[in-house]
Amino acid sequence: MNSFTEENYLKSIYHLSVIDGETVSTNSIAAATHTKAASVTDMLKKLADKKLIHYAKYQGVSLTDTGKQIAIAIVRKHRLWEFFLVEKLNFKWDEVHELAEELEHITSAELVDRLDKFLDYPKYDPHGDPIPDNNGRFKQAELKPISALEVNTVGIIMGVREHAPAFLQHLEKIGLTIGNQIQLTEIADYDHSVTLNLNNNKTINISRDVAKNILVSI
Amino acid sequence: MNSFTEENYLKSIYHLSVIDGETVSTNSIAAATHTKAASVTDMLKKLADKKLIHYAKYQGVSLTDTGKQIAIAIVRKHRLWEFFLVEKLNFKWDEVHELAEELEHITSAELVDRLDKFLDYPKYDPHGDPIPDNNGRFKQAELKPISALEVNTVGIIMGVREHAPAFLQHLEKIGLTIGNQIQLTEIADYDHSVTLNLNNNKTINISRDVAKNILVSI
DNA sequence: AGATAAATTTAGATGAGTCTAAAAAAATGA
DNA sequence: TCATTTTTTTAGACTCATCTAAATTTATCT
Ligand SMILES: [Mn+2]
Ligand SMILES: [Mn+2]
Ligand SMILES: [Mn+2]
Ligand SMILES: [Mn+2]
Repeated sequence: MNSFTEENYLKSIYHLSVIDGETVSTNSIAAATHTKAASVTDMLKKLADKKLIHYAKYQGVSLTDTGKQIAIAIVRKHRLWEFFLVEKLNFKWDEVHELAEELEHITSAELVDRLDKFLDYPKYDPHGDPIPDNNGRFKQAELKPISALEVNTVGIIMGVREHAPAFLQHLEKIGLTIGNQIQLTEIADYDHSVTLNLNNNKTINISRDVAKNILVSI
Repeated sequence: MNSFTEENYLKSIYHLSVIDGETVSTNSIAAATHTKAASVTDMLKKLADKKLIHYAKYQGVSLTDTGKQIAIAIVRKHRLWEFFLVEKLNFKWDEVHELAEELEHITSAELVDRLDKFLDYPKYDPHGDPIPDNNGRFKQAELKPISALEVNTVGIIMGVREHAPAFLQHLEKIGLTIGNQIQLTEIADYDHSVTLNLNNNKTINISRDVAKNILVSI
């Protein structure tokens, strides 16, 4: 079995490898796990001994098949628990991430599969992220950040790139939650801020920074 | 905050104090936590520093009000999660204890209270143990082990004293589960084994050891 | 009471995970 | 290219929870 700590490293390496490509750096792992590079190096040796990562000094790391499988199982648990918390316990989407950080380490695979069934096999978590099935399979819908859209494009909000509670609360407040349709009507030359028409005929303006972190299907 | 380990010590001290009386011994804690007496002594010093237990060398320990409150909160979580696992995820009563040992350490009080509400404020867990409310209050029903009944007494099974899966599976198999009515018809002089009439008119014989661990209301 | 046994604590060691400071390797760029 | 900066690893130390072995205290029994 792997400790919480080992699981968190594997999960971080997995998430980083999705963003940064196959191999990830010691420093990026340190940032993601809120530790120091020296601590990461120690852990990388251990994970390499366990054959959960490919690691050669100074060359960065990547997950082995086993490592990746474990990481995805943790992501599955994280997202299923988030779904449970929102759908069954009525938490808001900005309240569940920290709780899921704990719940994702509950070990029983049987529990996860039964939870999955109880929830009726949800495909996406409250933030629009795909929930892997019990074989670790999932498909990431093809989404674009609002910042990449051209003027007049219509899209439906399907996910977010940033999960910080403050960001999610902000989106809630301005009405940009998952499932909502938006039309991009203007991109300001000056600061690249973006004007959107909402379904309810309201018009809002959001900064490029916010626009980068909202994902839509078109 | 307290570590998992500290929480488990507090919980063990609480359970032991219910059985053995107010103050409990180093050795009994060692047995309950599957550690050695020397390790227990180390932890007792730490818990005493945190004012969670009353501790004087060689004199045994008891929980402070704070310590007891924390212990009961953990028991509340344990039993609510067990109820959830059985009622919502369809686990059997012999499968949930180990899972609850992990889930009881999830920290959020908000989560527990919402879970309680979601489950419609259950009063007893799948083994008949009372579930403390969010103020730590609960009442233990007045129950007797079958081994303490006189011949011809009728009782309803309300709980068990032993939680080992093998024991619970055995009870399931012979039809002695919670809610069932029994009538004690005979106590054997030789080995104190006990004959019971069940609701379905079947007659079964159980050993004194089994009888001691089944609790009934009369 | 005094001897022996049992329970408990202390002493010293270990492994996991972390840190800071220093050394080594790799990347950058004039 | 080679000096400087950045990244990564090593060295050594610390905390937490655990252990074994030895010392100490308390309990028991004749
Ligand atoms: Mn999350
Ligand atoms: Mn999520
Ligand atoms: Mn239990
Ligand atoms: Mn129980």
